[in-house]
Amino acid sequence: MLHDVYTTIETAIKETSGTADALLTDGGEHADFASTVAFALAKQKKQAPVKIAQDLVADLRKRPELSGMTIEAKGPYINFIFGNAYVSEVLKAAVQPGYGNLEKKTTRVVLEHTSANPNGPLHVGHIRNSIIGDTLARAFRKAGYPLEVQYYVNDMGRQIAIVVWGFDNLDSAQQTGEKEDAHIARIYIAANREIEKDEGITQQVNTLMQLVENGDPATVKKFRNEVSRCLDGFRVTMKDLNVAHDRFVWESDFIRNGDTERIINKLKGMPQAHEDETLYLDLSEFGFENKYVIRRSDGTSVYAARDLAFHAWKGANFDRIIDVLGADHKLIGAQLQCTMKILGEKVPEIVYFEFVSLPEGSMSTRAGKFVSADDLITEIRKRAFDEVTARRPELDEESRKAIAQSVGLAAIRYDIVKVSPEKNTIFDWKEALDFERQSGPYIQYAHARACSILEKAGEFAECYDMETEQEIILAKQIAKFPRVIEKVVTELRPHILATYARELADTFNTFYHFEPVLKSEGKIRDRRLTLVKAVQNTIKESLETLGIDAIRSM
RNA sequence: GGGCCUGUGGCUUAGCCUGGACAUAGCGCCGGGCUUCUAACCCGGAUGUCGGGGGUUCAAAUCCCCCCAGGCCCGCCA
Repeated sequence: MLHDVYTTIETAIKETSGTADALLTDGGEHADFASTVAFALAKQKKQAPVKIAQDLVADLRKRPELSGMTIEAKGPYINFIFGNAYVSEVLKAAVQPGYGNLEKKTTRVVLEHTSANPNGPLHVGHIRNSIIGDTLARAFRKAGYPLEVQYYVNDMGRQIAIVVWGFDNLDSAQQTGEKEDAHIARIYIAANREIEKDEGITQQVNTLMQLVENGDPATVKKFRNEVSRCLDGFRVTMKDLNVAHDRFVWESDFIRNGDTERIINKLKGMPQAHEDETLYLDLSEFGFENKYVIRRSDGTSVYAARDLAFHAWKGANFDRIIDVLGADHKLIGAQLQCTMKILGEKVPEIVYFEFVSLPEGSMSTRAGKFVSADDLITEIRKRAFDEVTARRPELDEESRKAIAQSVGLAAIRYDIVKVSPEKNTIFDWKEALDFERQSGPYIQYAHARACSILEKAGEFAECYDMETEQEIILAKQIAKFPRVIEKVVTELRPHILATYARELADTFNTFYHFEPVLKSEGKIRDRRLTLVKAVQNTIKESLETLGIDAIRSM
C-alpha cells in the first residue's frame, strides 16, 4: 500500500514537472516523502529552487489523486504528508494476523546456510552464518516465496580425514557428558598436534581421502559415522538458536551419483579448460589470476568440482539459489559464479559476512581457540534466569526458566543480526550478555508491555482514526513493516529488519510514556487500544521473522 | 605484490548501492522521572576534522582518484 502511494506521488511529480526522475525520497522527520526535484530543475528553468518548489506544489495540490495529503514547499523541498485515511487503512491491515505477509510467489528459492565443517562444535563465528541465513529464510517465507533451506555437509574434506585418523589412532573414548561435536573437536585438535610432530601421518590422511573418494566401504562408513555424530551435536545447538534446515545435502553424494564426473566432463569441453597433470580452468579473461583446479593429478576431485555439481543440481530443482558464506569464500564464490555462468547454468546469489574474532585474535577450531555457541547459550541462559528472578520473584521456577530461555535466544540472535554483515566484529561477552536497549530483550519487553495492556483492557470497539501526534507517528511506523520485509529479500540484508524492529519498539515506548491508554475514556481509549493491538501484532510479526519468541509476559 | 571488505563522539553502531533539510541510535558520563497501563522503560544535557588528501556537483558520510590503518583471500585444503 505504501508502495502504491509512492508510485502515485512519483507519477504526479513526473507529470507536473516534466522530469524523468521524481527524486522522491524518505522525508525523514519532515514528511512521509520528500522530493528534491526543484534543485535539478533550477538550472534548466533558470529559476531559484525555492520558487520552482512553490509553483510545483501549487500544481500538485490541484491533482485529485493526491487529495487528502498535505503537500507543502519547505524551501526547495517538496514535502508530502499522508492524511488520516491512509493511517486508518494501515491500521486495519496491521491488526490482522500475518500482517506483513506479501503476496504469494511461484519462484522456488533454495537457501543454503551454516554448512560448517563437521570437525568441532559451532562457534560464535558459525552462528553468524546461521542467524543471517535463518533470518533471511524467515523473511523469504514471509515475503511469500516457496523456500527450501539446505545444509551442505562437507563430509569428504581433509579435516574429516584427520578426525577419522584421530579416532583410529588416538585415545578417543567419549567422556561422560561430553557432547558429540565437542568430542570430535577434542580428537581433531589432538590429531592435528600429532601431525605437527610426525609428517608421516599426513600420508596416512591422504590415503584415507583416496579410499573415501574411491568408495571403500569401511572408510566411507567411518567418515559417515563421525560426520553424523557431529551433525547430531549441531542439531542441538541450532534448535537452541531456533534455526532450522529442511534438508542436509551430503557432498559425497555428488561423487556417488556421478554428478561430479558429469560436470567434469562438461568442463573439459570448455575453451578455458586445460589438462596437464591436473584439470583446471583459466579464468584470467574474467579477472581471475589463479588456476581454478577441478581435478588433482591423482585423479581425485577437489572441493570446487563437487561444489559445481551441487550448484548445478540446485539450479535444476530451483529457480533462485542463495548461499550464505563467510568472507573467506569470496574468491572461490566468484569463481563458482563465473563458471556457472559460462556453463549456462543458474548463477547463485551469494551473501557474504565478515569474520567474528576474539579479543585475542582469530578463532581456530584446529587450535582449539574459539567460543562455542553452546557455551554462549549456557551463559546467557544463566544470566537471563538471574535477571528474570530478580524482576519477577513471584513466578515459579519453570516460568522463569521458560522466559530466560526466550530472552537468551533473543539476546543472541539480535546481537548478531543487528550488525551489517560486511562489518568485522570482535566477540564481546559483556555486550552479548546485555539486555538493555538495542537488544532483543528490549524489543520483547515492548511487546510484553503491549500484551499486558491488551489483556487488562478486555473487549473494546476497534477504532482506526488517529489524532494525536504520537498516535500518528506510531501508526506510520507500523505502516512501514511490509516494505521492510520486501527490502530484506530484495537486498538480502536481514539487519534492516533488526533496525526496524528496534525503532518500532522505541516509537511505541515513547507513545506509552506520553499517551495513557487504559486511563483514557471512550473513543480515545478505543483508538489507542486499537493502536496498541496493531503495534503488538507488528512487533510480534517482526520478532518471529527474526526468529525470536514474542513472549506475552517477561 | 594483487584483489575484496571495513574505518562515523571514549566504546559499539545506522545511514553509503539509489548525493540533498540540523549525521542514526545504544553503552558510558551529567541531570531528571516509578502510591499512575511491566522502569529490561522514558525525558533532557555534554561529547563528531563521518580515517587523511584531492576531485566531480548548486549540494558529498554517500560518487571518482590517491594515500594510511585493520581484517580476509590469492593451495593438486575445504
